[in-house]
Amino acid sequence: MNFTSSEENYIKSIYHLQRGSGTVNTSSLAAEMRTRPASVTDMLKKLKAKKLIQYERYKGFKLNENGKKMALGIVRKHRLWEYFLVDKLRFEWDKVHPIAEELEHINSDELIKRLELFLGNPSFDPHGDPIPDRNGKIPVVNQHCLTALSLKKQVTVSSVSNQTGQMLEMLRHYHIGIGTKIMVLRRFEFDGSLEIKVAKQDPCIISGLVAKNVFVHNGQ
Amino acid sequence: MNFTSSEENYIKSIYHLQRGSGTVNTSSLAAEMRTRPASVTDMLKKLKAKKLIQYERYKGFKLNENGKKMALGIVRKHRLWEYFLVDKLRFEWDKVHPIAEELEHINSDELIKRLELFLGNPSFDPHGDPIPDRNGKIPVVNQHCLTALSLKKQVTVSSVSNQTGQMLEMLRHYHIGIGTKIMVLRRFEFDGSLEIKVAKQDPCIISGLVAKNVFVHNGQ
DNA sequence: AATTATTTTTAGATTTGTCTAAATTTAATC
DNA sequence: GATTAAATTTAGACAAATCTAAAAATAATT
Repeated sequence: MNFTSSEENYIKSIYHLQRGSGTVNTSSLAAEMRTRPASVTDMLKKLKAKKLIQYERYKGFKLNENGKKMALGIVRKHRLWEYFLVDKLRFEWDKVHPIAEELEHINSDELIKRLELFLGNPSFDPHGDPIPDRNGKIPVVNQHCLTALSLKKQVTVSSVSNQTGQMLEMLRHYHIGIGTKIMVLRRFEFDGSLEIKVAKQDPCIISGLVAKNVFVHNGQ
Repeated sequence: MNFTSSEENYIKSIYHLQRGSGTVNTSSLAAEMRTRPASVTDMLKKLKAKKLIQYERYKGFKLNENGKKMALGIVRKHRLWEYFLVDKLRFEWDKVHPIAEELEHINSDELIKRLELFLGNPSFDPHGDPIPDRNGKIPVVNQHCLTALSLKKQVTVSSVSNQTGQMLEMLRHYHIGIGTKIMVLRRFEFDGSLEIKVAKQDPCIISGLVAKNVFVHNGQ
């Protein structure tokens, strides 16, 4: 079957929202999509008719197997394109999201197959997010959030969520990227901010919100 | 200003049609776009309102300076993507057109700037068509059609028009590509077909229609 | 439990791009 | 030059994706 970019965007957003809560409600999807609840309801009917979601009115909704498969396909394309933009075209990591948002809707299996090969079958995108394989399988990683990390332990940044340009730009400013070695020196309980050491630089302080979006693993 | 993919496709088609005849009429554009004359008329009004074409009802139409500039931008994107698909992703030249048709609508100047640099600033796409530069300037080439060529003169294939997969696939089958050295041995006047020698292969015969779409230059 | 507040859905409208069928204009032919 | 043929445009309709405003269902609060 054939899907519109709009349908694909809805499916992708439902996918990301249900990772947290299992099931999704109309208003949070409307917020995520920057649209109105009424528009969401309209689309939910279409997605149900196309057998992509489980949905009963007033009861919330979630992707079914079809929908999940489709979502993983879109996420896969998005992350492969992001990798291309950073690794081949030398974009900064905080600039690629909106472009990949367009590229992910290009419809050609052969294209993605060849792109993946050309990129050398990467497992993670430039923000450290795992790239699903052809079958929708996602590499698992053992990583922790910066907020829940013991002090003075050297770790390596493995991924950064919340891909709204500004935060990534700020991290770039601090010279924090995927693979950067950091260490939490102190935790300010009153607002959740952290004093951290980044590689060999002088210590700096990042806000609790930023800390919440940075993930790390041990070693290397 | 911002344009839809549909508007861009119309502009591109008008551009290609008016290369021949200077001005374009409704029915030929409808045929090119595989749509109805009435739909074309609807769109012409929009394109006129957006100041992209010169148009008076019943009198034909053509791109104005704005429209030409826009068309060249789209053609530029299309050909750069085709080059990418063939040169980097190793697609066959007869498979890239429909994919580039989608990619050409991705909207990011920075993307195209970086793509061009990444590709090494190519001047011609995989079918030998010239790639307009940032300013819409097109490299000129001195080339002739196979139909108007003296016999037994070695020439080099420089471009192939009519980019509908089938003909390109056929040429690939004959091992004819851009840069291939060929020689016209005999011309069959009754149907315009040609006996040609391709590189070091045995002579073969191509139809008049194919000959009409193959262009060559001397030397090398 | 009744009332209020919130969430969700429906009803009806709008925009974009398309269509068919009919009307109009231009071109061709007798 | 009148008539026929062809091309083009208008009128009115439809599907997709959105919107606002009102109605309906669910949740929260006295």
